[in-house]
Amino acid sequence: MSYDFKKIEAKWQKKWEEKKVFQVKENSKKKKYYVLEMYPYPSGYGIHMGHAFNYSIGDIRARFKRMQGFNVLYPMGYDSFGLPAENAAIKFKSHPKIFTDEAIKNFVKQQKALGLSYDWSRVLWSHDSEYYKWNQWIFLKMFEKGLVYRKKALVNWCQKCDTVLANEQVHNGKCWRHEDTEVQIKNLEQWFIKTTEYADEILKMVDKLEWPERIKTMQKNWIGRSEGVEIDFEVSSSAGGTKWKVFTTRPDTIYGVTFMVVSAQHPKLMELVTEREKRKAEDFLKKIKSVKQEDIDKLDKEGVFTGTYARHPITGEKIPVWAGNFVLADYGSGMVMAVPAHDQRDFEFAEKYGLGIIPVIKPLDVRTPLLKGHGKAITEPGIMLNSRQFDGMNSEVAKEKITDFLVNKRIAKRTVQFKLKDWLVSRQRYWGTPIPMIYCDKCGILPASEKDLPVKLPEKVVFGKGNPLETNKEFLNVKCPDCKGKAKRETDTMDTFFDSSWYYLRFCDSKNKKEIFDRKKVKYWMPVDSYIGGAEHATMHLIYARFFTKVLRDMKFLDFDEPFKKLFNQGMVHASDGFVMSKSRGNVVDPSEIVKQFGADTLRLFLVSNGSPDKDFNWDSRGIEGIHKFLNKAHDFLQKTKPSSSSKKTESKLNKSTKEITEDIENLRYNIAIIKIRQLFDYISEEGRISKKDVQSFVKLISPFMPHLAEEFWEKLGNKGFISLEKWPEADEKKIDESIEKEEQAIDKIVNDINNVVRIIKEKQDKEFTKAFIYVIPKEKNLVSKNINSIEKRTGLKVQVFASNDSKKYDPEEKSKNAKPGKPGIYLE
RNA sequence: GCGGGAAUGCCGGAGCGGUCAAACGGGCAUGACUCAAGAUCAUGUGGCUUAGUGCCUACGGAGGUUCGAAUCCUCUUUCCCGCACCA
Repeated sequence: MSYDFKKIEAKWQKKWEEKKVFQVKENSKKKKYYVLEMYPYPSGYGIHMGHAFNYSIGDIRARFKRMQGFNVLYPMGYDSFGLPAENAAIKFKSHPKIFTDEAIKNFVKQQKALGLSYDWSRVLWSHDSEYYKWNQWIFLKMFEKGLVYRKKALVNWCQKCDTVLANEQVHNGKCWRHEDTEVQIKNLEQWFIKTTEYADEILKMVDKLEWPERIKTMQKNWIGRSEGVEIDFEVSSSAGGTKWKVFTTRPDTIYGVTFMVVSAQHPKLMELVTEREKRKAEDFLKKIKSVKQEDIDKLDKEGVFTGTYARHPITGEKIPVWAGNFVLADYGSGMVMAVPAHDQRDFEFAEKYGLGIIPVIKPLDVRTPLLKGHGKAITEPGIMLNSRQFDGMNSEVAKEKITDFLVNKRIAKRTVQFKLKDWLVSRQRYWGTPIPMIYCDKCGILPASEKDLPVKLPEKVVFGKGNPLETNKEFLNVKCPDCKGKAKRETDTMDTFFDSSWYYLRFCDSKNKKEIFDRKKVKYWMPVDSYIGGAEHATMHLIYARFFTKVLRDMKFLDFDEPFKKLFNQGMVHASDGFVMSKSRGNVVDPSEIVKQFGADTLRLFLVSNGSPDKDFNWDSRGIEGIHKFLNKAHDFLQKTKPSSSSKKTESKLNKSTKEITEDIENLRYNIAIIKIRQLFDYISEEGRISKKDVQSFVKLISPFMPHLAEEFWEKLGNKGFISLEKWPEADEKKIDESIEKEEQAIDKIVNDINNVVRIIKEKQDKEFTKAFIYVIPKEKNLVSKNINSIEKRTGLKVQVFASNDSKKYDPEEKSKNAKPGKPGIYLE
């Protein structure tokens, strides 16, 4: 029989809500603590197990910190703009707003049923014009600062999303939301945000963050800083001579340049192609474009001669310019200087097309052949050759010398390149924040004026081909803010990552209608002390949010550098078959169903007791039953227990456990904390006798994990108020008595020994015993005698204890001779 | 290819220099209770051996450091996850 969790959980959820138990204010003497989970996209399917896991981890932390005396901000909101709602609306001929509002309602209901201790008064959703108004406001501020710009560029386009994508949203050449859809490269005019302006700082500060190492590494790789030199190459093209700034990290190999390669996707490629080579070049481009992205990776280096030549900046030699499929158009200038002797890619290309190879570095290891028959480029440092005045130098030294030489001749400059690109934020979709810009034929592109914010997303639009916003003329046509003439609004909306880049700030003051937030409130709450979410946001949300923080700081709205002090990535919850839970596999376990079946306390406890919360685990229906049994036992015991007094041993154990459990929870080792709670419970329920103070401490220890049951016990114990607001028990180190543990271990050993002998004799000789005689060294007699009852209970034998030197002892087989310190002699009959 | 992480008993999962044949849970086995099943409780659960002992084999594999290693180092295998021609 289960305890009545339905009644208990509903009761306390109602009380928490009615008494506004978890609402917080800034005017508190307590120290603040900000716990945050990455706000969810409110999917129409409701919360899934991963959400439940995420929120359980966060709620336990919030409750723990609250009881430890912190003023805890623990809010919830919804990342409610985005494509799925729009697509669903189109499919069902409805409206995204209807879908989204429904989904949020459902989410809130399910989250409340989990007993999460959010301050619901601060709830926000990004499709609220009171929220996205500030998106627009930030956009305008960034525009003012020159951090927002519009340009024509090669951009990623997903056919299924029917919009452009940010660089971060392209994975392996495919759309992050459509694994089967190749991203197309288009040359379009789009809105960008200058994230690169902060690339250096974002990179440098990574090391200071208390984040998982792998996330930090991912960010570093994503930003991808590399130091090098930009060298001017004169290129004669059909349009005349032009200069190309070519980036290299290996200026030491400059004398080894035998050709140049421009990206096959470069917009200016055709300008370089001469009339004679045009046909070949066009054939080549056609071929390249017909190859799928995934095959390009496996493809050989391929290229075609453009017909033009560059001049070597030092020797003045003619260097052929090729177009190649292995050069990125949007890194550096899209053209590289090729040094086949010392770069593997260039080497392969040169071999294929019979281009010259000039070695300019002799490897230090004399066994390495210079080039012939080596079959690959030599990339390690060595001694310079074929490099005029630099010959004989160590190549690492020559790198500097050659750079100086080029810089002095004013044909090169030291630069830093980043892999990180400016953030493409415009989207050709409806369900997002309208970009507050206006196009006037006379005045050009202008920002909407701040007082006109929010530029509201009109509800009346026609979904179909193209951007739905273009179908609402009232929205589309505006007066130019400058000349008051006819103008048109921007119909692109913002990438939803814009919304999630600053929502954690709004939580500090989510109802503010006058400004984005009260700076004092933000100063009080921020930064987030504990940010909990999945690892999938390593290079998207987590970079954008850090960027926003730095931008707002430089605009003097914030006075800190980093938004998230600590980051915790929870593991993934897989189905019991080990696969990801998915509708198509039919292995989904719905958290709300589990709550109905076993209660929220059971689900929460189960989710965090499986293993370390940062590790993946498989759903296990037997496991949840086991946890449920434990809760039943705890419930039964605490129902009938009548507080009396605690033994020294109980006090020692309780305080020791309190100390350890506190540390374990602090360090997010919830699984270990739960094991210790269970051991403590086993002890207490066996011992039976416990003081009111101690049983209360125990209930407090379990309360972050199973808050409903804990409240119920708290009330049963005659307390008014909420355990959720009680003070976390502090371990009294003076009461921890290690000798009690030792004594216990000694008795355990004796009991084990006796049981072992009984078992062996029973097997071998089929003899049964009723009595046990224990012979201890005189010093230990007291200790063992004290525990006779326990030994009798656990062995089922009548026990007598003698000192080994006792002359009157009963010892027919002289087993007392076996008595040693810690190992008494035993005789059974 | 580069980078990050992991490999422990029948299973999940702790431990991260000695107190380790390894916490805790699950499973399984035996016993108690029951007409019976379930639930519950007790005990056991690497091998051999023994009146409670001792020995051997074990923490992916191979070496090494150490008086001593699941724990530290090197190499290696397998798996997971990121990035992927970044010049």
